[in-house]
Amino acid sequence: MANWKRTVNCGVLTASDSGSEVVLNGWVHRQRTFGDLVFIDLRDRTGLVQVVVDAKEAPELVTKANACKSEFVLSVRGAVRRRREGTENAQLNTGEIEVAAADIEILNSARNLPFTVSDEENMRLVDETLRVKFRYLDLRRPKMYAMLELRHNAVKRIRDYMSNQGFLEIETPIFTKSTPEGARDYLVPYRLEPGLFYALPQSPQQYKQLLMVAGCERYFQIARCFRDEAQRADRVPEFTQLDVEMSFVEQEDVLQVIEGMTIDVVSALSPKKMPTPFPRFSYDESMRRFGNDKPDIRFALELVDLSELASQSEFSVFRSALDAGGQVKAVRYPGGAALSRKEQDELQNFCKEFGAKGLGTIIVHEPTPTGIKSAISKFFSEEQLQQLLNLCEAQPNDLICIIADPKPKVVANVLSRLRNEIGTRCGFRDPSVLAFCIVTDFPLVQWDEETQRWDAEHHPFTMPYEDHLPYFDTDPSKIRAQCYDLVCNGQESGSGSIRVHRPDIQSKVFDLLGIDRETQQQRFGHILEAFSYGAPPHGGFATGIDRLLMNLLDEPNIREVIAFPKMGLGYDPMMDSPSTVDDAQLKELGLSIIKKEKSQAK
RNA sequence: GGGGGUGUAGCUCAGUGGUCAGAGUGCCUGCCUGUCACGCAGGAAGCCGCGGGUUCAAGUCCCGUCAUCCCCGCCA
Repeated sequence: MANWKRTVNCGVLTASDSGSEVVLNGWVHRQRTFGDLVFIDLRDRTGLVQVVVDAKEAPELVTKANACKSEFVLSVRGAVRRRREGTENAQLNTGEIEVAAADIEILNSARNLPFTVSDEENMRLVDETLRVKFRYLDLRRPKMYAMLELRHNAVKRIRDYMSNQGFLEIETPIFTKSTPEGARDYLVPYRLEPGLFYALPQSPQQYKQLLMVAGCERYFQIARCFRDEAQRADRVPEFTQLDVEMSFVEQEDVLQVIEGMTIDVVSALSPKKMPTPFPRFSYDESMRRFGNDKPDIRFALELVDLSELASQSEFSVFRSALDAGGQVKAVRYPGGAALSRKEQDELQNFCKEFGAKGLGTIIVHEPTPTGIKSAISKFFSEEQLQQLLNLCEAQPNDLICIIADPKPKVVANVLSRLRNEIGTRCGFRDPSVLAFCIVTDFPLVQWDEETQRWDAEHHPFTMPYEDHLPYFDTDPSKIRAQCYDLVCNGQESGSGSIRVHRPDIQSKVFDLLGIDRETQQQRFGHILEAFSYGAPPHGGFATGIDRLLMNLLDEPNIREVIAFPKMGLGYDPMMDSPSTVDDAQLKELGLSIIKKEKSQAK
């Protein structure tokens, strides 16, 4: 074939192309042969088109067409024509037409693949490690092309939006300095001075603040971040975020950018419903109403505080929890009255998994003291029971789930998990809705029981509210920070803060965190010095691109939205990394390997 | 670090301690001119994850181990 280069893509041909001569390049998606009549579904990134070889039209091509097996790479020259009446395929974009081959060149053959790319139903079940090992084949699936395209469009839309808002995209280093706070660092040994290490950035946090000192005023970056922590379905060690920082702004200015960008990108790329403006909750309000700082607000079922009522009851479990400074709170489970004894036990175990000592339940047939069934009702007067049912807004067939614990944190954690579980079971977590909200006013610090010290809730450069400065000396747990999260459907999707730019406040924060002068200099000397040369008031945020894509695609597994993901434990079965290196390389780096005891035993 | 699930043909999965090495699909061969999950016929294909143990007998039961997924912890 003289000229095999494509003139047009497979997936874009329509009836209006009928009569035109085309050259197509692509892969054999499927072949159907009748011996003297061969159909080849030719696939490229844009889609499929049916190629026909008919012995009555092109007898010289029949043998070659029959030899074109799955995933062979072809160039096909031919004429676009309408399909015969009655043979159109409405399920195919190109189903009205076909390409009558005039010439076929097999550009490359292909061995049998480890899985069948063209069988989408089966591909959904194929072992994920195998798919990732052969990711370059997995990515041939139309579903994966669609993911890559959406991801491209999302990132492009973000870049355009940020650029239009006057932000500059600026790259920051991948080799940076280890900071012991936060997640575990990935380390890179420094060849010229054994013992020294770079770290891969957990985020470009310090660089973007330095860019503010530099006067860049509005920075953004589609930034790769690295955290050496255990994986989850929505967490990988290497991920991408939109990183943003702005000067001469207050919290509200940053939130406007977050919300504006999110609305712009999501509404352009997704048909999902997205209530706007995004509701706002303070951290305290979110904890009180939903039990966590990332509420799924697609459904109500808010937590009900029964502490006061419970304090008047005779139930010792409730009383002792309250006497120890705890809480008694409840959540409704619509339809939960129908649960079997076994299912109730399972619900109880669900709660215990998150630290609850037990689960109190009230089966509501009718929301009256006589219309309920519960092991704890005997500890309450009729009046109190009615009051409880009223507080919970109990409906017939509800199961009222009550958690009591000396630690309000446990009550909140268990009930928020339970609330989400109930939302799932009741079908309240509508996948066609993206319910964003913004949570503000986080605590500046949290008491760490293990280390017996105050830990930064966000990071050490987070600006407390100025009128909370007195709490530094009285009750640091009361200090609220100018710190905010973007939440979507019950999942954290981004966070940020206004930063400290005043040395006096920065010192107070460091003192509170127990970071002494020497440590300050050692870890943060460079940024503190920078701040001394005229740092503007500034703040910013970062949002996860991968999680945004998960939400747009209804994909619970983060690896599905990443071209080349790593499996659990950071293993990449495709490249077979991490891997050993030559002794010479180790020697050059001044490293020697201490084998784990496990492998020594072998 | 802890808990749970899974591991049998290339892929997806069945499989009561005893004709048990199975199905669908893919692959190979042959036939087939309007298919599009084409059809029909035939065929090849397995360390039943790995190592121990119990038993007359183990894919099946027990112990260990490895891999993988999900969850708890962890992730400023």
